[in-house]
Amino acid sequence: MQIADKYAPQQIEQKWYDYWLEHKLFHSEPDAREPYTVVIPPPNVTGMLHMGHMLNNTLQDVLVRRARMQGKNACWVPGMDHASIATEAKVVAKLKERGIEKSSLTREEFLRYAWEWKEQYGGMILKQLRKLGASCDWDRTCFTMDDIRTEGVIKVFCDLYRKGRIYRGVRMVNWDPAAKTALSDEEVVFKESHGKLYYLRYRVEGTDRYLVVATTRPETILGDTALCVNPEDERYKWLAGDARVIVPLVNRSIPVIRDTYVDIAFGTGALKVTPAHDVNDYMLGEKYGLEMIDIFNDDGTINDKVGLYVGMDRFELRRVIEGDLHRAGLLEKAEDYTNNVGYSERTGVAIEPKLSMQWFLSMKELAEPATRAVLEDEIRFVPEKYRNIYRHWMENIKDWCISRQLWWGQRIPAYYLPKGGYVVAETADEALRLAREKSGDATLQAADLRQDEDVLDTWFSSWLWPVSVFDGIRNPDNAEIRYYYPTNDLVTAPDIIFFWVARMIMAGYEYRGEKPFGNVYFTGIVRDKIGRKMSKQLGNSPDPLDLIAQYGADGMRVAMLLSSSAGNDVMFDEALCEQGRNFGNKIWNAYRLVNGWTVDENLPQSDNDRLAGEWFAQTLQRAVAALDEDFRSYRISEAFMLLYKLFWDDFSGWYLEMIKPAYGSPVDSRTIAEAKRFFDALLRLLHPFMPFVTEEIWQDLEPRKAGESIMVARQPEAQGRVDEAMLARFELVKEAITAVRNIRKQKNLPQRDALVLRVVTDENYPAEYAPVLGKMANLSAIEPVTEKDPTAAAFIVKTTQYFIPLGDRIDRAAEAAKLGEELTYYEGFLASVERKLANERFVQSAPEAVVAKERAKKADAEAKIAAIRERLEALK
RNA sequence: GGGAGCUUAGCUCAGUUGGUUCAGAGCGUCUGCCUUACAAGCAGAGGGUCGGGGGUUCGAAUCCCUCAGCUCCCACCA
Repeated sequence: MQIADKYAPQQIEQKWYDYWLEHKLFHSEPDAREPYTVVIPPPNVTGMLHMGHMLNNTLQDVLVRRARMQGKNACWVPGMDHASIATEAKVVAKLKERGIEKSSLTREEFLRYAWEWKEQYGGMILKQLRKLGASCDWDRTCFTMDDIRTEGVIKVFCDLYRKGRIYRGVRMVNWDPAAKTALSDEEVVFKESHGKLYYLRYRVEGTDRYLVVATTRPETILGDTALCVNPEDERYKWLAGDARVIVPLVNRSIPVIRDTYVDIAFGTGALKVTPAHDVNDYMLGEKYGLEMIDIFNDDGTINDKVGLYVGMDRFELRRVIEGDLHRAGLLEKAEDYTNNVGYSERTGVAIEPKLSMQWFLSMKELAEPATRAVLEDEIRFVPEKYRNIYRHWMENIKDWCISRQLWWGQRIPAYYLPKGGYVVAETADEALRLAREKSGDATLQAADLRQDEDVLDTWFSSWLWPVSVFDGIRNPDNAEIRYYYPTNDLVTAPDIIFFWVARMIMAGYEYRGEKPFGNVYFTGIVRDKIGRKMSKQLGNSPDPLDLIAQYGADGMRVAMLLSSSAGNDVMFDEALCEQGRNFGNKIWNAYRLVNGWTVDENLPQSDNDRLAGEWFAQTLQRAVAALDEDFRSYRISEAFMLLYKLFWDDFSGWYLEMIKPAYGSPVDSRTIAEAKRFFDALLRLLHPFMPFVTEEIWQDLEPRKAGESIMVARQPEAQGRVDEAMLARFELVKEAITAVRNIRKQKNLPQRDALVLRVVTDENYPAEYAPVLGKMANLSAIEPVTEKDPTAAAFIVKTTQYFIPLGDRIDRAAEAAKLGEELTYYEGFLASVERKLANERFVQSAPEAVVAKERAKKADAEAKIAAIRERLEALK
């Protein structure tokens, strides 16, 4: 194979993805190796790929590919979430387009359409993930509503019911009038909204006096069943103990109750009580045995309980009733008011607190081991700040409303008996058996039982994900769950910490007696470059597939990796993709360079090339060690940056430039072999981040057998001690080279003209690297001297003085001025060091090593000052 | 109303247990270069009194207090 001249990611990426699939390199089966498991946060089956997925899945793929290359049996399980509300809404909308109303369909008919739709359009997102290079084991693709997962969910429901954790009851729940279902507390988002505070007049029965009540929701007067004032409120002392008032417009007589719950300072100090439509009012209602009048239909319109405004929408009614109240002289005033209103996370409509019969899961006991796991670092959160958030939620956990009034989802396995009561069973047969037992009626038939109409919250299936993807609920002892569980890392966004992460931890302990994952890496949110959230409305959300088409998947991945430390939001800028693509191009061209050299087998290795190799070998070692450390602490962004600089600066900028033969000249076999070894190591290090370009080049680097892949090559490992002294010594050469280049630039000396360099050699002159210095600075000669040359351009590295004779082209005054500045700086520095060393308290209390360091600094500064002085002297 | 976190170069961010050769990186900016691997590049350079103030310490970007600004989480104030 011959590599192309131009780096064109579009031309290589699909090829290698197909190759990996063809050779089943993503597939995992339990074996003797150590497992490394990741379960994907299952995207909604209706979802389309967005930038958040890019970030999330890039990070997962980096972790998975690296683990695989460390010899672990890496298994990344993909899947989809059935996303009950979102999907049902989508299917309903699609049917509507075809002129079909959901209400005209039976449950079975609707579900048939829904599955049809799911098969046809669902899971686009997983196909799109392949473009990113995600190394998921696609053979294991799961769906939260497939047979295995559904059976598991039902089994868990029954189990929790039997344990007494699941109960059914009438409670105040968050009602979504658009989706016409109850929601859990987590699915409600509070937003500040601007409305009005209405002051309503309630006439006190048998008098002409009025009580004025402030409310934001005048339409709920239809459901008022009491008025409440604080017993301490002086303003209402005149009211008789059994006073009653007349609800405006409705003309219902309701009692005035007294409770300290009412805040005297708010509004008028009088509160209208609508027990069926407000959480607090509900509590008052229960306490005082008030009537509860539910005034709304499921869709938020007014029902016929009161006989007024029947069929009108709640917001429409608010407008209408304001006018009616005004006309009736019952609206004292209305003022602008800002308060928090809960909205449905899914449909975006205002939540209606509503009393209804629902199923709940009691959480207290489940939360206990799960809380401990995180606090005791059995499960590690990255970044750590989420531990607090998690703890706070867990310690104040409320029961989970798990029933939804939808069809798309797992139907609640409760069966109602004809004469009341119900049984919970995994199957209809079992339900019948239990029902007969319970009722004592052996003639009961399956058809006599009516299964609960509701389905379970989607999260009631996703919370089992790390267990259920390995069939660990149905078959808790199977070989796969025993091998792959617990999983290792979970990469997810922090906004589902309660929805999902916390609940998975609870389910993990409940059903495996063990944590579901060891580490949770929380990503940030992908924003645009000026910090706005990406949204369809703003149109600031690029299509990831377009970006991949333009910059390549590798470029896209790099964009996600740059400047995205854990928990920090990513300020996405297309320029980052460009930077990623450019880096791919850099790697590509570096390879073309090395690959283009002709080799002379008889040529011995030069000192220069040997030294270059020794230096880079150490540089590489140091990088590998640092990389390991970065991964240990999940600093993935920094890990990548480290490699970026290693490849671009150290390898391409220094090493390749050092060993690069003169144009047309061959390279010796030893050097080329070394260079290719380095290249190979670099590719392996980079592969988890940029899988495609690394595979393309790696395949070309050496002859490969069919099925061979860098994907399963070993990740370079840190070994032995890094020769820091040598690396430090080499820095002196680099500084000298840079200094020469600087002088060239200042004096306008072209790079191609060789220069003579004179050195007053001392212990800081890296004589052993003279060949490197000569080549990189393009020197015709390096001459050791003892005389300072006042007419030469000069520079000092540490304490070593270097000269470049230029005739008399230097500006002595300017040189002297610059040196004078330097001198002042070092003298000041020396003074501060000396002051410190003269301070007895410092010498006594600082650690020995710190004091020694200060002494070394003093010596260095003194030497440097001496060198500068000498140079200044010479200039005169 | 509670709680958590943040504020370091023009931008995005690193700075581990306090030790001035730690004030850093990438990008951007400026100045030279089309030097046959790469202009998607090369070589150089400039840029911050680490949000303000106070304190502890021999020593503070790092610890404490305080003020200001921003972000997030939680919460039933009509």
